[in-house]
Amino acid sequence: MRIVTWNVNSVRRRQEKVTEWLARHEPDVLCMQETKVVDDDFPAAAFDAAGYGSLFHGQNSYNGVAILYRKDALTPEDVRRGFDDGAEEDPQARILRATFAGVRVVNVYVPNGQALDSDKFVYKMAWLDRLLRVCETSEDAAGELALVGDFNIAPDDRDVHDPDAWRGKIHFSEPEHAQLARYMDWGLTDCLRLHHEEAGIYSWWDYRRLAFQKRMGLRIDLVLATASLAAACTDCVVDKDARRGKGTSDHAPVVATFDV
DNA sequence: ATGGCGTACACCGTACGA
Repeated sequence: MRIVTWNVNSVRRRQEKVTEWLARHEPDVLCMQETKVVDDDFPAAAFDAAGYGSLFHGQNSYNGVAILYRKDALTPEDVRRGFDDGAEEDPQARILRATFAGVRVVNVYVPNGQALDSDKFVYKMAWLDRLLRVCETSEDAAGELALVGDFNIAPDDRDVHDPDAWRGKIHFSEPEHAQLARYMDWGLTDCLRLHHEEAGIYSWWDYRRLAFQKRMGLRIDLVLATASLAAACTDCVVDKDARRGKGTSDHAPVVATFDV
């Protein structure tokens, strides 16, 4: 099974790029973030014509998550939109869960946070607290589970083009790293690092300043897996080609392959 | 040090992203 995470930065704007990518790569499951569309306007018909079923949890203009799945091979089960934890629902659409062939897929768009002294950073930390609580109370660390998405956190120095410039800043600060560590303690593993140890593998490049051409990026899009699923992970790569040329998202897809 | 670019909404600017 191949599971992909891709922050598409507007699914309507990127619809053609996404369907082309699906045709070329034929993943089993594609988790998207920043769909930026209400559910009534989600372009499900276009993906259906490409052979993919759609699950979506969106809102107007901002955020929004969706999962596409090969409809010839998979049927989603136990779909949950939002935190769905009994407390007041987050008005920001950032989490969508479903099970495919026994593999639990949790698709998240973690808040950006803007800056460490911002109210948005307080929200980011609280959001990550709540997600972990949801994992602990309604997901199974002993099962086959993938927590994937745009985490808006670069795990370590290898994941940042200029670690010393970024250290302590948003996406690369101590409190954010402490949050990631709690998820690892729950039982998750960073699938890309199971197979690739080198520095300089990024998944996001700023649209400005020719960042992509200058190889100035961050790895903030992650596929994390529980031990039993990680044991079945045969590779995890970033498809940098998807960031080349005009009309692309500022993020590239991260593709994880599992022998399940 | 700043702003660069891109997207959405709706108004021709503003909010937000990372």
